[in-house]
Amino acid sequence: MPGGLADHRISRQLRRGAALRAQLSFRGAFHLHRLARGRSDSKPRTPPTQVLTTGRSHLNQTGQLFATTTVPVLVPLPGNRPYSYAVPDGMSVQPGSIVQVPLGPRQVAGVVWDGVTDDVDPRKLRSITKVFDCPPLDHTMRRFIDWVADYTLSPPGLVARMALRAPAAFDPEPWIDGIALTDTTPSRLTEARERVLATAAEAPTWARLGLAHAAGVTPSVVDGLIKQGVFERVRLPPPPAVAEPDTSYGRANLNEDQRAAANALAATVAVDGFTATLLEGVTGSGKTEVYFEAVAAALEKGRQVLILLPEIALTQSFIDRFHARFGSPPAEWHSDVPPRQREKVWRQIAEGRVRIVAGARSALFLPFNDLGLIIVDEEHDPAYKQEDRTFYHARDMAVVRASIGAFPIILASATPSVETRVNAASGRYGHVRLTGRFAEAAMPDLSLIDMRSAPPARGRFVSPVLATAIAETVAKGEQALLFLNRRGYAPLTLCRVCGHRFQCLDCSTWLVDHRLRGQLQCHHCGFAVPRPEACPECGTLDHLVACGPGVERIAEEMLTDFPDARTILLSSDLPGGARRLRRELDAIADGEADIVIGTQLVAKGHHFPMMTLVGAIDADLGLANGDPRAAERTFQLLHQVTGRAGRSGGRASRGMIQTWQPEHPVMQAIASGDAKRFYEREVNERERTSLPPFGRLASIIVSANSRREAEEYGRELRRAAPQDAAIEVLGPAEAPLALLRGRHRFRLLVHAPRKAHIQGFLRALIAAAPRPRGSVQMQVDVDPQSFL
DNA sequence: AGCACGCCGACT
DNA sequence: GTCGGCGTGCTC
Repeated sequence: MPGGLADHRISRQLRRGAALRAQLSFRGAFHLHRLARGRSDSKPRTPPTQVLTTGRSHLNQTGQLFATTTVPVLVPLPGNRPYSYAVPDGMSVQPGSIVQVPLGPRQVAGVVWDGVTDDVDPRKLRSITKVFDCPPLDHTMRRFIDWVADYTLSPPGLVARMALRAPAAFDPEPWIDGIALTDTTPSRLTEARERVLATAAEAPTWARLGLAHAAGVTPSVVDGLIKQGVFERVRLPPPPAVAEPDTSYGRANLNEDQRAAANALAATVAVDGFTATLLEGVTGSGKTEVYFEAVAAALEKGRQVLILLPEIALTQSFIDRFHARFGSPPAEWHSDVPPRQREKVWRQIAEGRVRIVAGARSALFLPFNDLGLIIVDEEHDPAYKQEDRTFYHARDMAVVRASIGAFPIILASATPSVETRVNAASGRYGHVRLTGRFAEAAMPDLSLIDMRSAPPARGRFVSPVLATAIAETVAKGEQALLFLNRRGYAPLTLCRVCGHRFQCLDCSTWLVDHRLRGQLQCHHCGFAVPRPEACPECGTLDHLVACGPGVERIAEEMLTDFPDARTILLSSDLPGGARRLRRELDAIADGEADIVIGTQLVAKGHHFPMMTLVGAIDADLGLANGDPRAAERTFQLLHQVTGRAGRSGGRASRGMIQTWQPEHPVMQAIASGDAKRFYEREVNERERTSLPPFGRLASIIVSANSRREAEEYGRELRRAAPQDAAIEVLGPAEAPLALLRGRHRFRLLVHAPRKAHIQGFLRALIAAAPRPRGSVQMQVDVDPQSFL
């Protein structure tokens, strides 16, 4: 490990960075050459010169005339334009420089932006406090931030803030003390000293303790040699956050199909320039190993690579597979990475030292300086949509980042989104298919259980047909997985005497019974009360009744029916957090459970070799709402969860789906395995109704402290909507979150047919009905993923 | 009087 | 997004 510390490439890069910064020192020179960083041959050209600043003359308070240099700086504020700041004497900045600026009473981090500064009241003008010794955000990153801000109708400063989410990383990491061999030979060669010298010869520099450890001696042996001058003390760059991936480490053993697919993907990497490719292949067809070959190709070109994964999929199993292929794990970026490590990773990505990142959607805003490939795994996954603060879809923005950066992107999925499928079919995206002949042989036999003809007993939720299959599976010593996409014990509690329904005080939704925690919880806002014994309405004791199933209730049913089976319940809200979940998943894979009951987290890529039965309870659950993507989502989820069965060598496996509407196209598609027909239908339907990807949707979320205020502004927005025959504004529609955290809210839906420029319409609408004073707030979601 | 809380506007 | 100023209303 310490051998990598003196990596020549790194020190060269660091030196070059320092030299560039030195050259950029300017004052009074308002034109400068922008210096291409990294691979100038393959990146889009930046204009050779650009106006960075303008000199302005101002009268200061004492009436003196003085010249000052001002630069635009993006600050974390919801304004539409950068603020202007003065560059103090002796300070040099360039577009992209990360700076500290005073903002009101505090100091904040901002980014020097492109263009010229606005005219600003000179009395307001304040000076940049300092320039961080940190690589500036490059031209493509700045264009990307501007693009995202423009598309999502978000203030650019708030988009930039997403790229600056590691404040302590703006200052360089401290260098560490190390030692290096000199020409001096030790006075006396002991056995311990010989070992130290032999070990030390393997690398140019070492950490003192690292060498002692590697040589298997106490630090005092090393100290003795330092004293004699055999080692000299040197300063070493901070150790890398992760080891360099070794592209030749674990070359995959690919079959013919996989090799062809891998070559096709690697070919997109070989060509400089933007391409988007859909990699489609069923579970078990080896998608990951195939796109790893494209990753290897990009790494071999010396570029950085980003692999985006839906949050939950950032599992140990992915990291393990990466490690097996590249000899070391990737740098991870998600909410569970501890702050220190986050800063280190952020910094080293900006410096180009970290070349491979696996991360959740927020990783898209990392400051790569030479990004050459993005993979979006499970590209259909709804977790890519950020639904708070700045609303954005990481899959779509990833395509934009690749396009701006002129490099390839690969979207991988067994069940692609309709959007991506249409893009692939129209030729906008490449389409690489893994036929998965081998995987298909191991696919489970899928069948529907018609709940009308095989209903469960009263108060039960597992059909006798499924129960029998569970019994058979457990008897064979194999595992059964029951999937239900609903946390808790029951979605509704009511009083048998007066009919009172337990509702959230803040939202207009039912409280979900969580028996393991002894609470009734609101799944929208997090509100919770202890489970009451008496009805709050009529006061009657012990007459509350749970309606409908949740995973806890299914677990209870299994414990009653199969008391000898080892039953495990998996749900994201169970105590112990992600670490415990990981442990439980490992235990299941090791065969330490007979029956597993879980929410959708069990649908995500885990290997359960003994899982030969998967049952979906209440498979229709997601179809009921009026969401345009409900069918697609349900199909994807059911496909994924039934894919958990059938990975085992030779064993027959089954997938059984409990449904009240077996004739529904989703159920038919799942049961027949005919995804193609389902998608065709779905595409036609979207086209017919002008829904995405053929038309556009946007939603405007209005909230206020009082219902009256919220409604008034909502109506005002609707009234002020520019006349555009093509675009319709629906609503105000009450969402189930009508009242969230004490605020009344609802949304206007904007529906535009093909090719309509929805952003322009929204901007005009917002301009025509400015937000009133008071508590009224408004947020725009340009790609809402649901109507709810 | 003293302060907790909520609302509201400014922030270059 | 975050902060301070200011008004309201409650408590020691």
